[in-house]
Amino acid sequence: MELTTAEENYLKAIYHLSEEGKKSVSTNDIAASIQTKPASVSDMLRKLGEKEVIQYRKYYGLQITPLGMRLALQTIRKHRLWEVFLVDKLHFAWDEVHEVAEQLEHIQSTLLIERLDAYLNYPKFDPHGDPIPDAFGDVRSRPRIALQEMGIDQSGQIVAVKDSSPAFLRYLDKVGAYIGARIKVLDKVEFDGSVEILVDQKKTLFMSKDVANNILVLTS
Amino acid sequence: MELTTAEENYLKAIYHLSEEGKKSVSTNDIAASIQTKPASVSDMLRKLGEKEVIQYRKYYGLQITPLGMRLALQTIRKHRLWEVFLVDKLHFAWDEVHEVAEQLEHIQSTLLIERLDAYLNYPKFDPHGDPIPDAFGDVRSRPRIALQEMGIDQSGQIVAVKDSSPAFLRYLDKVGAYIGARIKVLDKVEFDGSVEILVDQKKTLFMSKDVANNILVLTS
DNA sequence: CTTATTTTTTAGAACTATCTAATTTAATTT
DNA sequence: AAATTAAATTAGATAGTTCTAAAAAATAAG
Ligand SMILES: [Mn+2]
Ligand SMILES: [Mn+2]
Ligand SMILES: [Mn+2]
Ligand SMILES: [Mn+2]
Repeated sequence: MELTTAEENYLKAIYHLSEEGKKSVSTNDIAASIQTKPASVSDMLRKLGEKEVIQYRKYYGLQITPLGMRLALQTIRKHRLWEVFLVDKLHFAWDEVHEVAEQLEHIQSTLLIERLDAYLNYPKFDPHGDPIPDAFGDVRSRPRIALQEMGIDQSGQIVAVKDSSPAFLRYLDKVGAYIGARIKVLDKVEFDGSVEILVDQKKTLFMSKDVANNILVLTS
Repeated sequence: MELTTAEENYLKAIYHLSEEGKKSVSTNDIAASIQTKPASVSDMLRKLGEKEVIQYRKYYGLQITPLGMRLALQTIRKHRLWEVFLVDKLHFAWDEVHEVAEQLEHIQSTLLIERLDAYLNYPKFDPHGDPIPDAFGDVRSRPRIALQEMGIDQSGQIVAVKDSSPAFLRYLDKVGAYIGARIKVLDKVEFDGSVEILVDQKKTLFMSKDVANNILVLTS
C-alpha cells in the first residue's frame, strides 16, 4: 500500500500532533500545522481512514493505526536522515534543511535510504536533536524536559529544540545556544518566566519564557 | 516561472529527442519515450506552449525555445549529478541509479544542487558517460561515435552508453565492457553487423550490432 | 434545557494529469 | 485528384488535491 506525497504529509502531521500528548488530534490542529484549510483535512481524513492508516469516525475524532504509525515513522526517518546528510555532508546550516528535507522525504527507494543511513554512519539524532527511527520504526527517545521547566541551580545539556523554524534557530546561533551545550540555570524571573543560564561554564544568557520553552534539556 | 514535475519530464523528453538529430519531434515519439498516450502529449504540448518553453503550432510540430532549453538542461544537470552521487557515494551500481535520479531531479533547491556539485568535486560526466551541464546550462560534449560505426583495426575508448536500461548495463558488466575501456575493432561481420573487439589489449569480445550501436566511443 | 458559538463536514468549483474513443488534419497510395 | 492510411487533436471521464461557502453536529453559555 502506497501513500501519495500529500497523504504522507498529513499522516506525519497527525503523528506529530498525537505525540504532543494531546488527548485527541482535531481537524483544526491538523489544518494549522500544515497550513491548509479544515475542509481539506476532513476530506483527507476520510481517505486516510479508507486506507486504514487511521481509524476515523466523523465528528468524533481519529486515532493512528499501527500501520499508520509504521508509515509515519518511515517518513520521519527519511526526513531526519536527509537533514543529517544536508548538514554533515553538504554543510547546510541547521535552519536551512527543513524545507529541502520536506521534499526529499518523499523519494521512494528502500535501497536509497538504507545506503544513506550507512553512509552517514547510522546517526541516532538529526541536527535538531530529534531521534531517528531505525528501519523497523523503533525510536529510542531520551527523557528530556523544556529548559523552562528546570529549577534554579539545576544543570543539564541541551539535546534538542522543539521549534525548527529558521527564525528560532538563527536566534539560537546568534546567542550561542547549541545542541550539546552544557547549561546551568542561574535564575528564573517569576514575573515573565524568563530564565538566566550559564552556558559551558563560561557565558551567561538571558532568554524569554518562549525561547526557554522551545529548548529541550537532558538533566543531569 | 515554475514547471511541475510532469512538465519537467515532458520537456526533458522533448530535449533528448531533439538532440537525437531528428528533423522534428513527433507527438508519438514523445508518448513512446515517456510511456504515455499521444492524447496526453497533445494536451501537455498546449500547456508547454502557453508557458513558452516550446513553440507549438498544432499539427505542425514544435521547437524548444531558449527558455525551454535552459530549463531542460537544469533538470538534466540535476539528474546526472544525483546519478554521480548515488554511484560514487552510496555505491549504487550504474544500472540502479536511473529510477531514483528520475525522482531526485525534481527536488527544488538551488543551494542543494550547488552544494551537491561541489561535494562531488564538479564532475563532468555521469556514470553512463553523459556530460553534466554546468550551472549556466553549458555542456561540453565530446565527439563520439557508435562502436558499430568504427572500421576494422580502428582504436578508441568507450566513453558512454546510449541505452541506460538495467538489462543492457548488466549485460555490459557481465561481458566486461565498461566506460574508460580501451578497445580495438578486430573484425566486423557483414552479414549481421556484429563486431569483434579487443578490450584493454587482453580480452576479445563478440557483440551484436544492437549492442555495438549502443556503445559510444571516442576514437583515437 | 434552549440558544449561541465553535468545530467539523459536505457541496460545488477549479486545477492538474491521465486515459479511451471519436474526430480532424496531414501524408501516402492508387 | 480521390481514397486510404497514419498522425495528431479534441471530447468526455476519472482521479487527486485544494479551496470557498453552506450545512450539520457537537460544545459551551445563559
Ligand atoms: Mn513533505
Ligand atoms: Mn529535524
Ligand atoms: Mn523525472
Ligand atoms: Mn545517466
